[in-house]
Amino acid sequence: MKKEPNENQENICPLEFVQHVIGGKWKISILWALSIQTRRFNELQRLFPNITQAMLTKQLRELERDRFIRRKVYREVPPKVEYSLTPIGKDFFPIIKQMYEWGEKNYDVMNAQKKNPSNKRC
Amino acid sequence: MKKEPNENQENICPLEFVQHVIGGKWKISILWALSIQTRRFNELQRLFPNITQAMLTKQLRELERDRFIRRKVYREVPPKVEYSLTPIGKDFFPIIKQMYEWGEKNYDVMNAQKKNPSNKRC
DNA sequence: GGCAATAGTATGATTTTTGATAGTATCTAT
DNA sequence: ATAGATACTATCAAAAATCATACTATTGCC
Repeated sequence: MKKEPNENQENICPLEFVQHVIGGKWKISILWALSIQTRRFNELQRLFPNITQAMLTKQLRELERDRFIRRKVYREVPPKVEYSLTPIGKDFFPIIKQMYEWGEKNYDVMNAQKKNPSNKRC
Repeated sequence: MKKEPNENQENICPLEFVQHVIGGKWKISILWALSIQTRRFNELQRLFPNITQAMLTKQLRELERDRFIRRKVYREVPPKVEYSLTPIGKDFFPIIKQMYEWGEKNYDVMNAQKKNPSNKRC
Protein backbone atom coordinates (compact mmCIF):
# COMPACT_ATOMS: atom_id res chain seq x y z
CA MET A 1 0.00 0.00 0.00
CA LYS A 2 1.28 3.39 -0.98
CA LYS A 3 1.33 5.74 1.95
CA GLU A 4 0.07 9.25 1.72
CA PRO A 5 2.19 11.86 3.39
CA ASN A 6 0.90 12.99 6.65
CA GLU A 7 -2.45 11.36 6.77
CA ASN A 8 -3.19 12.28 10.35
CA GLN A 9 -1.97 15.88 10.26
CA GLU A 10 -5.03 17.68 9.10
CA ASN A 11 -3.67 21.13 9.62
CA ILE A 12 -0.95 20.66 7.04
CA CYS A 13 -3.15 19.25 4.33
CA PRO A 14 -3.89 22.51 2.50
CA LEU A 15 -0.16 22.90 2.08
CA GLU A 16 0.12 19.47 0.55
CA PHE A 17 -2.67 20.37 -1.78
CA VAL A 18 -0.87 23.51 -2.90
CA GLN A 19 2.35 21.62 -3.40
CA HIS A 20 0.49 19.09 -5.44
CA VAL A 21 -1.04 21.58 -7.83
CA ILE A 22 2.00 23.80 -8.30
CA GLY A 23 4.64 21.14 -7.95
CA GLY A 24 7.09 20.37 -10.66
CA LYS A 25 9.84 22.33 -12.21
CA TRP A 26 7.88 24.65 -14.45
CA LYS A 27 4.42 25.52 -13.22
CA ILE A 28 5.32 28.55 -11.17
CA SER A 29 7.35 29.98 -14.01
CA ILE A 30 4.50 29.37 -16.41
CA LEU A 31 2.02 31.07 -14.11
CA TRP A 32 4.39 33.98 -13.76
CA ALA A 33 4.66 34.31 -17.52
CA LEU A 34 0.89 34.17 -17.93
CA SER A 35 0.35 36.71 -15.17
CA ILE A 36 2.11 39.26 -17.32
CA GLN A 37 0.01 38.53 -20.37
CA THR A 38 -1.90 35.93 -22.31
CA ARG A 39 0.49 33.83 -24.35
CA ARG A 40 0.52 31.39 -27.20
CA PHE A 41 2.05 27.94 -27.00
CA ASN A 42 4.95 29.00 -29.18
CA GLU A 43 5.59 32.04 -27.10
CA LEU A 44 5.90 29.93 -23.96
CA GLN A 45 8.34 27.68 -25.74
CA ARG A 46 10.45 30.65 -26.64
CA LEU A 47 10.30 31.96 -23.09
CA PHE A 48 11.44 28.62 -21.69
CA PRO A 49 13.77 27.19 -24.26
CA ASN A 50 14.84 24.38 -21.98
CA ILE A 51 11.45 22.84 -21.39
CA THR A 52 10.57 20.13 -23.87
CA GLN A 53 7.41 20.40 -25.89
CA ALA A 54 5.97 17.31 -24.24
CA MET A 55 6.65 18.67 -20.77
CA LEU A 56 5.22 22.08 -21.59
CA THR A 57 2.05 20.47 -22.87
CA LYS A 58 1.80 18.29 -19.79
CA GLN A 59 2.23 21.21 -17.40
CA LEU A 60 -0.31 23.31 -19.29
CA ARG A 61 -2.83 20.45 -19.25
CA GLU A 62 -2.42 20.04 -15.50
CA LEU A 63 -2.75 23.75 -14.86
CA GLU A 64 -5.89 23.71 -16.97
CA ARG A 65 -7.26 20.68 -15.12
CA ASP A 66 -6.64 22.49 -11.83
CA ARG A 67 -8.37 25.59 -13.17
CA PHE A 68 -5.40 27.90 -12.96
CA ILE A 69 -5.40 28.63 -16.66
CA ARG A 70 -7.76 28.75 -19.60
CA ARG A 71 -7.00 27.36 -23.03
CA LYS A 72 -8.52 29.05 -26.01
CA VAL A 73 -8.23 27.56 -29.46
CA TYR A 74 -8.56 29.76 -32.52
CA ARG A 75 -9.55 27.85 -35.62
CA GLU A 76 -7.14 29.59 -37.88
CA VAL A 77 -4.22 28.86 -40.09
CA PRO A 78 -1.65 28.57 -38.83
CA PRO A 79 -3.17 27.06 -35.67
CA LYS A 80 -3.34 29.34 -32.67
CA VAL A 81 -3.89 28.50 -29.02
CA GLU A 82 -3.84 31.04 -26.26
CA TYR A 83 -3.32 30.45 -22.58
CA SER A 84 -4.45 32.87 -19.89
CA LEU A 85 -5.05 32.92 -16.14
CA THR A 86 -8.46 32.15 -14.68
CA PRO A 87 -9.70 33.91 -11.53
CA ILE A 88 -8.23 31.07 -9.48
CA GLY A 89 -4.91 31.56 -11.21
CA LYS A 90 -5.03 35.28 -10.63
CA ASP A 91 -5.91 34.67 -7.00
CA PHE A 92 -2.75 32.65 -6.69
CA PHE A 93 -0.55 35.35 -8.15
CA PRO A 94 0.18 37.26 -4.91
CA ILE A 95 1.86 34.13 -3.60
CA ILE A 96 4.09 33.90 -6.63
CA LYS A 97 4.87 37.56 -6.35
CA GLN A 98 5.88 37.14 -2.74
CA MET A 99 8.05 34.20 -3.67
CA TYR A 100 9.66 36.27 -6.36
CA GLU A 101 10.37 39.09 -3.95
CA TRP A 102 11.69 36.79 -1.28
CA GLY A 103 13.91 35.10 -3.85
CA GLU A 104 15.24 38.38 -5.13
CA LYS A 105 15.98 39.55 -1.61
CA ASN A 106 17.61 36.37 -0.40
CA TYR A 107 19.44 35.10 -3.41
CA ASP A 108 22.36 37.43 -2.88
CA VAL A 109 22.37 36.98 0.86
CA MET A 110 22.78 33.25 0.51
CA ASN A 111 25.29 33.36 -2.28
CA ALA A 112 27.39 36.01 -0.65
CA GLN A 113 28.43 33.42 1.88
CA LYS A 114 29.57 30.89 -0.64
CA LYS A 115 33.02 30.46 -2.09
CA ASN A 116 32.49 31.53 -5.64
CA PRO A 117 30.02 34.36 -6.08
CA SER A 118 30.75 34.46 -9.79
CA ASN A 119 28.51 31.42 -10.11
CA LYS A 120 25.68 33.88 -9.98
CA ARG A 121 23.35 33.52 -12.89
CA CYS A 122 20.97 36.33 -12.02
CA MET B 1 25.85 18.96 -20.87
CA LYS B 2 22.99 19.30 -18.46
CA LYS B 3 20.84 22.27 -19.24
CA GLU B 4 19.65 24.65 -16.60
CA PRO B 5 16.06 25.70 -16.86
CA ASN B 6 15.58 29.05 -18.30
CA GLU B 7 19.07 30.35 -18.46
CA ASN B 8 18.24 33.44 -20.44
CA GLN B 9 15.12 34.50 -18.56
CA GLU B 10 16.56 36.62 -15.83
CA ASN B 11 13.29 37.86 -14.53
CA ILE B 12 12.17 34.40 -13.53
CA CYS B 13 15.35 33.38 -11.82
CA PRO B 14 14.36 34.34 -8.26
CA LEU B 15 11.42 32.00 -8.64
CA GLU B 16 13.70 29.17 -9.65
CA PHE B 17 15.82 29.90 -6.66
CA VAL B 18 12.82 29.70 -4.36
CA GLN B 19 11.68 26.48 -5.95
CA HIS B 20 15.13 25.08 -5.51
CA VAL B 21 15.36 25.80 -1.80
CA ILE B 22 11.84 24.77 -0.82
CA GLY B 23 11.35 22.04 -3.37
CA GLY B 24 10.70 18.49 -2.41
CA LYS B 25 7.84 16.83 -0.72
CA TRP B 26 8.47 17.82 2.88
CA LYS B 27 10.22 21.15 3.30
CA ILE B 28 7.17 23.35 3.40
CA SER B 29 5.50 21.10 5.93
CA ILE B 30 8.63 21.07 8.05
CA LEU B 31 8.87 24.85 7.94
CA TRP B 32 5.23 25.08 8.90
CA ALA B 33 5.78 22.79 11.87
CA LEU B 34 8.80 24.79 13.00
CA SER B 35 6.96 28.07 12.60
CA ILE B 36 4.63 26.96 15.35
CA GLN B 37 7.42 26.05 17.72
CA THR B 38 10.94 24.73 18.03
CA ARG B 39 10.95 20.96 17.70
CA ARG B 40 13.14 17.98 18.33
CA PHE B 41 14.02 15.43 15.70
CA ASN B 42 11.76 12.86 17.29
CA GLU B 43 8.90 15.26 17.45
CA LEU B 44 9.15 15.92 13.72
CA GLN B 45 9.15 12.20 13.09
CA ARG B 46 5.97 11.85 15.08
CA LEU B 47 4.38 14.76 13.26
CA PHE B 48 5.21 13.23 9.88
CA PRO B 49 5.01 9.51 10.39
CA ASN B 50 5.35 8.85 6.68
CA ILE B 51 8.67 10.50 6.11
CA THR B 52 11.60 8.16 6.53
CA GLN B 53 14.32 9.03 8.97
CA ALA B 54 16.87 9.34 6.18
CA MET B 55 14.66 11.72 4.24
CA LEU B 56 13.85 13.81 7.29
CA THR B 57 17.55 14.17 8.02
CA LYS B 58 18.27 15.10 4.44
CA GLN B 59 15.57 17.76 4.34
CA LEU B 60 16.70 19.22 7.65
CA ARG B 61 20.30 19.36 6.46
CA GLU B 62 19.29 21.17 3.31
CA LEU B 63 17.11 23.63 5.17
CA GLU B 64 20.04 24.24 7.50
CA ARG B 65 22.43 24.68 4.57
CA ASP B 66 20.04 27.22 3.06
CA ARG B 67 19.79 29.01 6.42
CA PHE B 68 16.10 28.50 6.94
CA ILE B 69 16.60 26.61 10.17
CA ARG B 70 19.05 26.35 13.01
CA ARG B 71 20.18 23.08 14.55
CA LYS B 72 21.04 23.07 18.20
CA VAL B 73 22.62 20.06 19.84
CA TYR B 74 22.30 19.55 23.57
CA ARG B 75 25.00 17.30 24.98
CA GLU B 76 22.69 15.32 27.14
CA VAL B 77 21.54 11.81 27.65
CA PRO B 78 19.48 10.82 25.89
CA PRO B 79 20.68 12.92 22.95
CA LYS B 80 18.64 15.99 22.15
CA VAL B 81 18.67 18.12 19.02
CA GLU B 82 16.38 21.06 18.49
CA TYR B 83 15.42 22.66 15.22
CA SER B 84 14.11 26.20 14.96
CA LEU B 85 13.57 28.88 12.32
CA THR B 86 16.24 31.48 11.58
CA PRO B 87 15.29 35.04 10.61
CA ILE B 88 15.41 33.96 6.96
CA GLY B 89 13.07 31.11 7.76
CA LYS B 90 10.73 33.41 9.63
CA ASP B 91 10.83 35.84 6.78
CA PHE B 92 9.60 33.10 4.52
CA PHE B 93 6.68 32.20 6.74
CA PRO B 94 4.15 34.69 5.31
CA ILE B 95 4.47 32.91 1.98
CA ILE B 96 3.71 29.57 3.56
CA LYS B 97 0.81 31.09 5.41
CA GLN B 98 -0.60 32.48 2.18
CA MET B 99 -0.20 29.12 0.54
CA TYR B 100 -2.00 27.52 3.42
CA GLU B 101 -4.86 29.98 3.17
CA TRP B 102 -5.11 29.66 -0.58
CA GLY B 103 -5.11 25.88 -0.25
CA GLU B 104 -7.80 25.93 2.38
CA LYS B 105 -9.93 28.22 0.29
CA ASN B 106 -9.53 26.38 -2.98
CA TYR B 107 -9.39 22.77 -1.97
CA ASP B 108 -13.13 22.50 -1.64
CA VAL B 109 -13.81 24.56 -4.71
CA MET B 110 -11.78 22.23 -6.85
CA ASN B 111 -13.04 19.05 -5.31
CA ALA B 112 -16.65 20.10 -5.42
CA GLN B 113 -16.53 19.73 -9.17
CA LYS B 114 -15.26 16.18 -9.10
CA LYS B 115 -17.26 13.01 -9.10
CA ASN B 116 -16.65 11.70 -5.61
CA PRO B 117 -16.33 14.37 -2.95
CA SER B 118 -16.05 11.70 -0.28
CA ASN B 119 -12.44 11.28 -1.34
CA LYS B 120 -11.79 14.35 0.75
CA ARG B 121 -9.08 13.79 3.27
CA CYS B 122 -9.13 17.20 4.90
C1' DG C 1 -2.14 16.69 -53.83
C1' DG C 2 1.75 18.83 -51.39
C1' DC C 3 3.66 22.19 -48.41
C1' DA C 4 4.23 25.33 -44.49
C1' DA C 5 3.16 26.63 -39.81
C1' DT C 6 1.55 25.79 -35.20
C1' DA C 7 0.41 22.77 -31.71
C1' DG C 8 0.50 19.03 -30.29
C1' DT C 9 1.35 12.97 -29.10
C1' DA C 10 3.94 8.80 -28.41
C1' DT C 11 7.66 6.14 -26.81
C1' DG C 12 11.51 4.75 -24.42
C1' DA C 13 15.59 6.34 -21.91
C1' DT C 14 17.71 8.93 -18.23
C1' DT C 15 17.83 11.52 -14.04
C1' DT C 16 16.12 12.77 -9.70
C1' DT C 17 13.63 11.93 -5.73
C1' DT C 18 11.99 9.08 -2.35
C1' DG C 19 11.71 4.76 0.23
C1' DA C 20 12.96 0.49 3.06
C1' DT C 21 16.02 -1.51 5.85
C1' DA C 22 19.83 -2.12 8.64
C1' DG C 23 23.63 -0.33 10.95
C1' DT C 24 26.36 3.44 13.80
C1' DA C 25 27.36 6.99 17.53
C1' DT C 26 26.90 8.96 21.97
C1' DC C 27 26.20 9.04 26.67
C1' DT C 28 24.74 7.31 31.30
C1' DA C 29 22.62 4.51 34.68
C1' DT C 30 22.70 -0.15 36.23
C1' DA D 1 29.67 -4.49 30.17
C1' DT D 2 25.41 -3.93 28.67
C1' DA D 3 21.13 -1.88 27.73
C1' DG D 4 18.25 1.96 26.45
C1' DA D 5 17.17 6.27 24.34
C1' DT D 6 17.83 9.62 20.69
C1' DA D 7 19.70 11.01 16.56
C1' DC D 8 21.54 9.92 12.99
C1' DT D 9 24.27 7.41 8.40
C1' DA D 10 24.82 4.05 4.56
C1' DT D 11 23.26 1.30 0.91
C1' DC D 12 20.52 -0.36 -2.46
C1' DA D 13 15.86 -0.44 -4.58
C1' DA D 14 11.64 1.66 -6.28
C1' DA D 15 9.04 5.25 -8.04
C1' DA D 16 8.34 9.61 -10.12
C1' DA D 17 9.73 13.35 -12.94
C1' DT D 18 11.94 14.90 -16.86
C1' DC D 19 14.22 14.55 -21.36
C1' DA D 20 15.30 13.49 -26.33
C1' DT D 21 13.58 12.28 -30.40
C1' DA D 22 10.46 11.24 -33.78
C1' DC D 23 5.90 11.30 -35.33
C1' DT D 24 0.81 13.24 -35.99
C1' DA D 25 -3.07 16.60 -36.70
C1' DT D 26 -5.22 20.64 -38.59
C1' DT D 27 -5.93 24.00 -42.00
C1' DG D 28 -5.55 27.14 -46.08
C1' DC D 29 -3.15 28.24 -50.07
C1' DC D 30 -0.58 27.13 -54.33
